[in-house]
Amino acid sequence: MLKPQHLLTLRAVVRTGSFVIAARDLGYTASAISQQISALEKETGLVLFEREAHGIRATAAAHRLVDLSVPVLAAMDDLGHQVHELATGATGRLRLGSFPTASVRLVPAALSALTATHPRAQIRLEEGEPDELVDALNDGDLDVALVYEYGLSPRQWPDGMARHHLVREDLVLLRPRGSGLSSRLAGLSRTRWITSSEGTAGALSLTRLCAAAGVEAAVAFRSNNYDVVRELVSAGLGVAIVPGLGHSPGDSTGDAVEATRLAQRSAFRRVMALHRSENSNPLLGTMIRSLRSAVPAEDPYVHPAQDEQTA
Amino acid sequence: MLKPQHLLTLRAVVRTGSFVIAARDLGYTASAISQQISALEKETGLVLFEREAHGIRATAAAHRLVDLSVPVLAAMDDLGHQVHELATGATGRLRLGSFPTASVRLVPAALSALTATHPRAQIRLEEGEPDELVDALNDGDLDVALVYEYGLSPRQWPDGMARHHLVREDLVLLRPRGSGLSSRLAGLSRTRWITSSEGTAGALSLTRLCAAAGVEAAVAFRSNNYDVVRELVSAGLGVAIVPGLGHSPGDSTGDAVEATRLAQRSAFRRVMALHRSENSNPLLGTMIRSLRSAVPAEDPYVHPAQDEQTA
DNA sequence: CCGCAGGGCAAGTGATGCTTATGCTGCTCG
DNA sequence: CGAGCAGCATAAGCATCACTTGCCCTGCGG
Repeated sequence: MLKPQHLLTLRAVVRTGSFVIAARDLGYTASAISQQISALEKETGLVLFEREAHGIRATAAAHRLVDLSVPVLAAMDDLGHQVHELATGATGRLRLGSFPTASVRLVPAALSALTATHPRAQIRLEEGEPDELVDALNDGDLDVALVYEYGLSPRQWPDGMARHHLVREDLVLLRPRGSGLSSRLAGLSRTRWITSSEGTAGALSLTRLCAAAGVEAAVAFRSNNYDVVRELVSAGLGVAIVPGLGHSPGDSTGDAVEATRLAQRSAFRRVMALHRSENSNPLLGTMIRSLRSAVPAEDPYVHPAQDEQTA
Repeated sequence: MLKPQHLLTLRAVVRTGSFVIAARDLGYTASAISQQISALEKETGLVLFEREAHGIRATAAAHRLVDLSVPVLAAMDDLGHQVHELATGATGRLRLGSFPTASVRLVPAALSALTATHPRAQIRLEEGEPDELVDALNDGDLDVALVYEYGLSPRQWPDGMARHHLVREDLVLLRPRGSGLSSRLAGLSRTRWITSSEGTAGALSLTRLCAAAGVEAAVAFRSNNYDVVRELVSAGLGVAIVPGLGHSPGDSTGDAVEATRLAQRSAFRRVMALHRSENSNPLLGTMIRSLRSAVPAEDPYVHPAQDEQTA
């Protein structure tokens, strides 16, 4: 197998016309050059230089070989660059899964942060609920997934998954402004509730919260889209409990909705990035950092997580 | 510097999905594969395989790297083939110089022999007299030259030249058939002579031969083209002395010209191939062999040289 | 004629890269 | 459920490689 280094050396020698100069250029000793060229001659079966008393003369075969080497060396060089880009994540692909709220509240800012430093990275976004996303992770269909976990219905994540906590959100009670409804759960026994689909962790949390407060939540409307939920609340159709990212200051419904943080200790939701711990995609770290940087800092109901990581 | 062998190994591992199988395919031990892959991972900074309990799983980066390697490996392979062709002379260039008679009598057959075995070789033919050809050899403008030397005017060839004797030609006296002229030089004192240009070795040889025979050669016509000389003889315009290759049986003038071998010991001409002894063009040997094979075997005045070589 | 520049060659040495041997893990089959 | 085993990692040993140092040879040029 012809060694690329020998081709580089040959090129230098042919260009400079001297072993000594080529050696200086390449940081070798003249003897090393001599031996490399000898090896190359032996390996190719070509006589590359005519040795003369004072110096050498490149053979036609040497010039020919230099020319023939150009594509090889170019390809090698190109490969080197592309590998470096791959290794640093400058190029490369990452498949991100996210649940809807995060897609809206976190992902856009994260992606713009990421593309600022990795403009040629290819990010593919897939939306789904945590269960689906975890399956996709396990199947290797996703590199990283944004998932959540309610304090009141903690989840068990599969083995081999690394977790990166991003946000701890307070759960917030939303009431139509001026409705006169209580801000405490115990006083909301006769109210209509709006929550997410049956069986979701959000709906389950509502049930448990109300049960703990001694009331039963009468669910009138269900939607997994917190924008819809807020609109329903602002239209006076009921009250709701949403996590912090589901109701941020500056929301269009801000004026018509009254928000109150729930005081209960476990009234929170955590958002975390999940990925298989064996996954070594070089963009992983960058993506998680970008997601961290995308967490709103000024939101009273949203608390960026410390740089904790659990495997 | 990324080693091509590692890329080949990577490809084998990715294709087979196993270190063990790849090792068997490549004739290595599984451990060697493991170490090669480790080295490659270290060098590229990429994680190429996820190690699992039973086997490995190729990372996206591994597949990517295999794809990126394709041009490099293809270029290497191509280079290998081209180098082999260069080394065996299958391709490659050779510049041959020749004097006119040899161009006609030797070169065509030699070239057809050579192209039979080296169909893609590029041969360039340059015509000239020995002095010009030797200069061209020295300047590196020719790889090999066909030159001649008369027994009566031996030449001194420059240092550093390798000689390959090809032919020893008898010198032949040509008379018009039925002219009644003597076949011995001593009896040709009043005849008109036809010979080559003044100062050429051929003309000089004639002078010396005649001087030795005690006659003076009256030169009436000069031509360096033996075809022309023979035509002049056959037209009855004089007699001539030509080397064997200048008058072969089957020549169109055969019937009208009477040929007699000169008996003098030094009445011969030698044709030899000359090249700089440092010249390592792989086609050199082939060309000289081809020239040898091109020497007419049945010609009574032409004697193939033994495989002698003098440096 | 001697100094010197350029290259070849030999010996020494550290790095490389293979092998053999052993360890580790988790699957598979009795 | 446990033993065997398949597959890879790692350690140790060893041969080879490849570079350096040091010396030689050659031919030019003062």
